[in-house]
Amino acid sequence: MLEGRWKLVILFHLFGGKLLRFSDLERAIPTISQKMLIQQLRQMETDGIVTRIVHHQVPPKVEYQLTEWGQSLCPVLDALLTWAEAKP
Amino acid sequence: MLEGRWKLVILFHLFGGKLLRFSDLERAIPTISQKMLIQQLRQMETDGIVTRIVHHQVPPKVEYQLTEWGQSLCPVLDALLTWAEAKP
DNA sequence: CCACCCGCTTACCTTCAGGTAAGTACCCTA
DNA sequence: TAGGGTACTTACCTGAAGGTAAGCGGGTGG
Repeated sequence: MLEGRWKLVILFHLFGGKLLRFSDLERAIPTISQKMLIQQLRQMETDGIVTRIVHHQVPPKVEYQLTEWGQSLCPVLDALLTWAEAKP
Repeated sequence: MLEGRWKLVILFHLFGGKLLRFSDLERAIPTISQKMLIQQLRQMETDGIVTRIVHHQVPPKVEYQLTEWGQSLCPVLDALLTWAEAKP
């Protein structure tokens, strides 16, 4: 569920309860393609990690946010980072 | 460092300070190919996660073991599992 | 003298994640 | 009427991850 080049990168941008638009994420991760960005976001949505909030406007506005469960990943990944930094 | 189909599977078999031979791992993970098994073990060795212990005998005997740092991954991955099981 | 054991190594092939580029729908503004 | 902003969607292509199968080295049991 967390595999692939992009999932963790996206997650890190959403941690802290941030509410980001599609274009915000595009700008925050300039090296990702639009295709990969939605693909990963959609997968994480069906996995219950993020929430999609659609505002019916023109031009369109869609925001993404971590679910509570998604947020609870934060300390775990933090522990992983700590582990990685402890490399002898 | 932990990506790919096999790294985590191998790790879980080595947790608990277990000392396993190449053939032990092969039997423990019947769906892995020999090629992938050494490839991943070697990578984890250069990453400092596992230790290779070669006994100069015939037939050859090589054992694998987690380094201390590798062992310290155990509680972290445990936390990940706990998170995954908490899926609503 | 042959076959076998174990831990690889090599060559070759298939599959799929991910990249690129272009297009769509919708309304708004100039 | 033309162009732009936003969030996608689609078609096509490439490289790398991983699978399969066969071979090697060298001592040992039959």
